[in-house]
Amino acid sequence: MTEATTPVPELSEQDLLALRRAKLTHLRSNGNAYPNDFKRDSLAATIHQNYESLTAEQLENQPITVKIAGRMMTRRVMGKAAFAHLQDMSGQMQIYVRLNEIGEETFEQFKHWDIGDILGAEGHLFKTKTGELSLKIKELKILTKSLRPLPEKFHGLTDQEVRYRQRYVDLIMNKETRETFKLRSAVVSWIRKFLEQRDFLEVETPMMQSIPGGATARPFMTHHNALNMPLFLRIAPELYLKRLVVGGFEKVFEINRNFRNEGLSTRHNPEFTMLEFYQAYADYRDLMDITEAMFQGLAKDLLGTMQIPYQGEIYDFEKPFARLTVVEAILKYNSQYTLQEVTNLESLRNIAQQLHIKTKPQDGIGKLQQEIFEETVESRLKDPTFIMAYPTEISPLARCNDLDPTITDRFELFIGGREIANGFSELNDPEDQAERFKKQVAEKDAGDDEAMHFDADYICALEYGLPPTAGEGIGIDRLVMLLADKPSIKDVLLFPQMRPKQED
RNA sequence: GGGACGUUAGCUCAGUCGGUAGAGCAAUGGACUUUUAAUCCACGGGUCGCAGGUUCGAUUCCUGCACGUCCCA
Repeated sequence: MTEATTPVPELSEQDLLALRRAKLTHLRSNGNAYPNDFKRDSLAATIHQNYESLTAEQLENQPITVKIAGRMMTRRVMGKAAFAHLQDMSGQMQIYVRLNEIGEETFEQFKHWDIGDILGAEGHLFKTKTGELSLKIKELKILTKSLRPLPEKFHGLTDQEVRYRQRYVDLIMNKETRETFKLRSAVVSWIRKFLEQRDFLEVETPMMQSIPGGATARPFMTHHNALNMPLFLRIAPELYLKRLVVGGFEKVFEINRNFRNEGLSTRHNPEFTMLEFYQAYADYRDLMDITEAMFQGLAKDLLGTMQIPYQGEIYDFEKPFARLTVVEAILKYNSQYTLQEVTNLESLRNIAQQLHIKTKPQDGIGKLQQEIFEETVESRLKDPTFIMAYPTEISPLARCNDLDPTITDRFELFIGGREIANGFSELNDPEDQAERFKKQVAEKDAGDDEAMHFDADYICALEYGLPPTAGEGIGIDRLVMLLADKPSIKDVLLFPQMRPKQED
């Protein structure tokens, strides 16, 4: 792009932006306005770590020279000297700029640089009279001109919508946002190590699937041109991961995105990150043990406490996680019901009616228990609690309980009233699985567009033999919400899905 | 999908019982060589979310729409 083709600033940009463009034009006229030849040798946080303890005298007697770079966040000019803070990926460093150190010309330029500009700075460390470790500047240059003004320094950026839509500004302005996403990264990294230490193999399975499976949800549809076929963005990796267990990868996991075509809420984003892991020769009880160890380890190593604060409450990760069946949980939180009442179809229907739960005539005991559980128990499960024994009719991929085929060897983990993990002993009987797929297809034909497809290749894989296996999914976003004490899933997604702003 | 609330300067917010709006910060000019929400002086900046309606006149009242936040399904 040459000067001649550079569009003239529009009238609407006449004030702040235009002024800064003029400054940029001035920089261009003095050489390369976007130099990339400045090499820093230190980060702000490292400098603080290494030299914070030195006294003013020590720093004066044995000068330490460093080169840093970062975005100018504040500036205080006092005639012929100035202080400013530069922010890099590690933190902030105060610089002290004196006219007689850097010369009149550079000092004059510096005064016209803006908050938000990215600077390279070299000098030696000293302590101000208030004791702040700072950098007395010998060399100072602008590396990148910022054309847009940053939000105000004191209140920062608080508008939630702008924080989500322009996450880069949020990240510049809000340390808490940076900390949240560093924590998210640490959580994923920690889980990866946790599983690798237990001999799990990380794999990547298709995000684009011709038959979306592994969950009951509406998929996104797309189209492959060369193959001229429809493809679905995956709603879960489950069926592919179990194919890998058939193939002999007996412990596998995947941390990746799932896509579900549903509404947005504080707990739902159309794409979200899921951990799924599968272990052969294990059952759902083994998974609960692993899950408990994982969550306790995360709390201890990343937060340094087993008492997890969340939105004003405290959840206790220290004591062994409670384990209750759906029926036990209903009875525990509803002392007015008896075991007979919650295991009898007629009385379950009455209870559901009292609770104003919408039921269908074909709903069985398990389904009704599930509804009553969700209505009366779920939101009250604050400390980590495993709920076991889910009805077979809502668990089409889980293994039936040996003693009671109406329930499955499945659990969900609830923390703070929310489901955060779901695991079960896998159904590895290909004939049973084929029957359950058929039931799902019938429900799909009856109008349930979340019901599953019949996946013939998956049945074929099971026919080769899936060893007895247990598998689990953990929603990473919801886990990070919990650990980072964030009320909305948007707070833990760098770029949450937003409705486009109307163009007029 | 339903309800409540919000949308005013680049940012954070006041305000107008209907007469086209203010502050702080940021910016601009000046003073100031250890400040840190620096201080002091001067000064510019707005289709008050969008579109209709009522009115002599709407940023304000009414209706619809858009986007967002929260709650409910």
